[in-house]
Amino acid sequence: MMEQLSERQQAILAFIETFVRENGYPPTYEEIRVALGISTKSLVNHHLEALEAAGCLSRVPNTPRSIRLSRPETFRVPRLGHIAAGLPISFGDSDPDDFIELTRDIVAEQDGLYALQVKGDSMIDALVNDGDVVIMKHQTEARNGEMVAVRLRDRDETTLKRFYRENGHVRLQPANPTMPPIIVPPTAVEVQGRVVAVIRQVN
Amino acid sequence: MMEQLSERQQAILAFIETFVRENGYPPTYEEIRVALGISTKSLVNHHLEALEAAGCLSRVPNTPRSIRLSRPETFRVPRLGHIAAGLPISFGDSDPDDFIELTRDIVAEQDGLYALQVKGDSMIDALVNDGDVVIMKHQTEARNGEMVAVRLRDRDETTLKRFYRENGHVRLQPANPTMPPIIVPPTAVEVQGRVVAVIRQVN
DNA sequence: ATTATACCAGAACATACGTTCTGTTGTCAA
DNA sequence: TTGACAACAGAACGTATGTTCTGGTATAAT
Repeated sequence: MMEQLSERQQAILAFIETFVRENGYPPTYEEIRVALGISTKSLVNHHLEALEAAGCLSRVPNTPRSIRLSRPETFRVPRLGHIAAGLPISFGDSDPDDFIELTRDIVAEQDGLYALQVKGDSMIDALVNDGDVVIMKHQTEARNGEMVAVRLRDRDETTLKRFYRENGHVRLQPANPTMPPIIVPPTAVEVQGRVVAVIRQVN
Repeated sequence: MMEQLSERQQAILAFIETFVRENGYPPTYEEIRVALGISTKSLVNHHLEALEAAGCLSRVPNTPRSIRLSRPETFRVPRLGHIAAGLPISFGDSDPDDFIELTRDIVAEQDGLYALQVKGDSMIDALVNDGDVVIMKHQTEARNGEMVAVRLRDRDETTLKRFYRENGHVRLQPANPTMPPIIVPPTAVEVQGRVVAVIRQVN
């Protein structure tokens, strides 16, 4: 079932990927055959069976050009709300139909992601400005060095910082290397999620 | 030729768009027919003809599922080099096969774009950090308020700033509102391109 | 009334394309 | 050798699907 892909099969996979990108629709078996110099369609079908069994693609029986790559070129993450200074992350005003479409060139993983709109200038020390979109992955724990959204309990304030747990306290390091870190006890911080990417549309 | 689209035709266009996104391949005429409650395929063909004439999509004759929307979901911009402090933009080390794939959710326009990798911390006042990717549009003139890459001739240095031409001089305003502007004579600056978006991949 | 145009309906046709069947070749292990 | 197995070759088949043809209906302009 989960066998290694042969060279031919990887070549087929690569061809399908570029074909879809260039044409907007998947190739036929014949087109795959010609492109790879395979002698006959039945052999193409044979390889596609293997690729389908390996979970690399899916097909619809008796349906022309129905090859679908399992790893899609783009995916959508929901805009769940906004993040601003002095406030916890707000999920209230989220429109369930409001998505932002991304490619793997922007973020590698694609599960458990959501987007937040930044309001105000309060994230300047994270090099994040008013209007920027932050792509987040939900998690409540942070590993050292991760860029996370943390809530500081005593100030009731949410910020984006790099997280370091070191001998008894937590150091929150601004992304801007010219700014000093914040040192707090572990009980004072609450991790809300990890920052995966920041997108700024100018003008 | 360039007529207004009827409601039916807009609905067909919208259906094709979501169908492609959900299935990875375009619909057949029959699938369009069923989805929109149209009585017959020939009518679908009729509408597709109109949409094709209007430039909204293209088809390949006698080819199943070959509808292609003219406005693609994703497009690629070349990585042309990098940008660093104290240096003009370097295009030298560009690999012609190195692209970054974007969606319209990231940048609206898609012509004349290129991407630059930022090296070093010198763009901090533009809220741009080491490793960030800047999406640029090539232009040598700037309108007021635009975020541009400018070369300061006397310092032989390239930076990202908002551009304002005001009574005899040029004001270059950092994106970071806590930083002061630079005031220089118009002859001292050379516009290299406009910043369209900034993308930061964290970790 | 006539013409034009957009939209609708149904059916027949030609073919692009996935599927399946039979057989060949090469390699590697027992 | 034998057997198993993966990759290859060619052809025939069924059908999904784009195409085309003939005709009908509504509205608006002439």
